[in-house]
Amino acid sequence: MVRAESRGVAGDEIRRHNLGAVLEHLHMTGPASRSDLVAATGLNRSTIADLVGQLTELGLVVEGPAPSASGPGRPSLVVSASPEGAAVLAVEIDVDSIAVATLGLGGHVFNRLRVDRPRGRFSPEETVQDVARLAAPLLSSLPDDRALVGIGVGMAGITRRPDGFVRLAPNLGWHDIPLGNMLAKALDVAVPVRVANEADLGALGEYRRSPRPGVRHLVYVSGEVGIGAGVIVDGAQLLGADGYAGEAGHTLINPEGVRCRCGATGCWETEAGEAALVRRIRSLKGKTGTALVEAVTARMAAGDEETQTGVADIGRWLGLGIGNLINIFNPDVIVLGGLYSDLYSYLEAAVVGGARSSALAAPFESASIIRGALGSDAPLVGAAELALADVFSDPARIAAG
Amino acid sequence: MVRAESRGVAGDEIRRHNLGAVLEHLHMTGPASRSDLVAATGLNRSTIADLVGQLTELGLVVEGPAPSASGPGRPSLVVSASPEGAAVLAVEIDVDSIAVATLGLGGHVFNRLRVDRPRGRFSPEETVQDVARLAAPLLSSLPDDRALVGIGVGMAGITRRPDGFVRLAPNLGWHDIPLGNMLAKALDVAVPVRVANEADLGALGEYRRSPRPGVRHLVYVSGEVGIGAGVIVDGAQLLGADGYAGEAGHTLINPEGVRCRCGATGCWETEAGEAALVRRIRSLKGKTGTALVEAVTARMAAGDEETQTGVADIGRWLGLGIGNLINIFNPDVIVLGGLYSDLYSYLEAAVVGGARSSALAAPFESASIIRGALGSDAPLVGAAELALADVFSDPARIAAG
DNA sequence: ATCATATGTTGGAGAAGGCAACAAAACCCG
DNA sequence: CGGGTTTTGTTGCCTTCTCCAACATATGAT
Repeated sequence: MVRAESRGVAGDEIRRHNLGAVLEHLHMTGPASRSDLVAATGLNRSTIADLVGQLTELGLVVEGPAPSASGPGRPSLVVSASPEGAAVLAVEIDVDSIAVATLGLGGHVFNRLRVDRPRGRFSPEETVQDVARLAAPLLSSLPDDRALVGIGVGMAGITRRPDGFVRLAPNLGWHDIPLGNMLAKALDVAVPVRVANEADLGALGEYRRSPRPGVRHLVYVSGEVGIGAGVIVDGAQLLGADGYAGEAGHTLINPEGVRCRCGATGCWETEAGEAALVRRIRSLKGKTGTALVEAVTARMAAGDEETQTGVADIGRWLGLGIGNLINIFNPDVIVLGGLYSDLYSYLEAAVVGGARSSALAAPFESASIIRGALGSDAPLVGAAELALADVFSDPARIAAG
Repeated sequence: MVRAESRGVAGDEIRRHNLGAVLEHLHMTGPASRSDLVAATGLNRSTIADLVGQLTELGLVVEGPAPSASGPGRPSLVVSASPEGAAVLAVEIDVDSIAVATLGLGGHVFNRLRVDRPRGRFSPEETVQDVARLAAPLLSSLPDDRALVGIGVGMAGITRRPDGFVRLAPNLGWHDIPLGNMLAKALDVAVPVRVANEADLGALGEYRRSPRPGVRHLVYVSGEVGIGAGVIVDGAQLLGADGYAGEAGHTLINPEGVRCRCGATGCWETEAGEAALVRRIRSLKGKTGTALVEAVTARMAAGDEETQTGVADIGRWLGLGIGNLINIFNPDVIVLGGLYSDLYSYLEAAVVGGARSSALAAPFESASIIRGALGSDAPLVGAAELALADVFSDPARIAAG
């Protein structure tokens, strides 16, 4: 309600919108018959026929006969998003790994590659070269060169979306890097390069590519080096005035806590982040990332007591912070990703308990706390969605361009 | 970006939207020439003429000659929202007062009435009767009976918007009250009654009826009995899955803190709310609301030391929590209302200091922390906006109905 | 095989905004 | 004081998009 857009809308925008709505529906919920589309959009049969016709001409969808007839009446043609119609390159630049993937409409994954890197300081130039080397074979093996419509990049840091500028990536030691431009140059492509925060993309991925009917409000909480949060409010990403929204990892939760690398004291991530886990379980000292997860899993399986109490402790703090997010956002679902996804089975009880104790009853009951369905791929999938967004906002322009 | 609406849009919706956009623009930013409207909406001159013509016929706007010519060229007619075209009744049910007002398009206040009530337990029935008694003369003195298009009600509590149902109003001892229906019956009117949370309406009022160009993200923090927050994200209210969003007063900020009436320990409002102030300054014991504000003001003026440190302490906690909200929402502006508005001059330094210490530098710099421009009227103004929203979503239907 | 049912197809109608040409109302300047 | 310039209101026509109704088509049921 209460729109503050005073922008007017003309006739051609409505066509763009409807074209995009049909394509997006197919992309998000999978193949659908024309009748389904009529029901989902509320548009007329003739209009759907026209829209689907145009999308077919653009090569973005394909029509086929219904797989199996179900009831009386003429069977409706089934429309599917065509992965070859629009493909994107998704890139994830992480503290200890780099991943690239090519994906098409409908979520089809053409190819994927992830390489680990030691957790160190890589320069932006090195990193861009690495990405280019990894991505080159994936791009050249795309079914059709014309198909590439955009590049999405996720990274742990503060980014400016419009021009793909990295303001600050503390774990890589980067600041003020024109990453978008650098990547476009290194990859030698003319498509737009979108750069966004990793947790935001994790939220986007989990929201748009996991079938959770009725969910419109989602909070994604990811444990990496720190804690990142991405928020979907009524189906749209929460970005804030400058795209810095979602820095829940640096909210104060314990004034008696330890000093955070951000300079403050008692931030959520100092109590529930990776460092807190290592701090509490002395035998984990020095371990990070995958090695940390493996070590914890092994010690939990062995019934190590210090690990059990440490994990429960982290879980409780994590849950307390999640309760805060539940009070603030009243989401349908809280999705745990990254470290918390890997250790979910050990954390679950403590997290739910912590959330229950800090959240109010009403919003707590509306929110389910779950492990991410995409696992560690969520940010990569989200990066693809980010790049595909242009297609849905104007299918005709992209496919023609 | 990334819309998840798969709804189609037909031709008549675009007219509704444009009609509403023009009217809303006039309502929010005041009278504008036709040329201004062309620039603001991006629509064609002929279209604006047509739209303004229809709005004039509906009685929602009036056209007049330009007040004074400014440059060369034919002067453009000035269009203004007509307060008599659509009026609403705004109601605020507070812990220690009840307010009613009639307002028209453009924000014009026809009449206003506020009566204090002792802070006690009033039954819903009594309260509805009181509201009806207060509102009756205001309604009957409206310029035209047809003009009343809706009723907006704000109250401290958890409400369900669609049907004006009050789930829980702890400070009044209410739960599960069909307030919307009761008011409609008592007032004997056929217009819709919208009920919403007071802090949400404060945010709405401050956002929509204060000229702050460029602001699209606003957080309203109001100190009443507890702390309520209302959030505007990209121009729209943050409601969450069930309308419970914004319960920032019950986020955990100090695990070593005192027990909150919500059952948890260390909630923000236990550290920075009215009760915390009284707890810290013993001489204030028993005082609440206006009396409390007056007492604090008097003691501050007298240079009372306990009061000074107490107020600074509250201000710091308030600021720490505001820093959290800045990290989470990256808003353009944080607006303080209620108690915090009244005591703003004493709180400001501590609040800004606290916020700076808990917020990250980047979002902190984007956010200005200010006192509400509407003072204690913000929720009432917001209630009017809530009731008026129907007009903007379909001007023709309302004015015709 | 025929009927009922649901869907695709086609042509025309209606609504909305854009466009271009013209008329009108101001200012500017000699 | 009058013509030129500039900006805006007005009017009629055009394009685009969706909707509607009638008809054709493809399946299941009897």
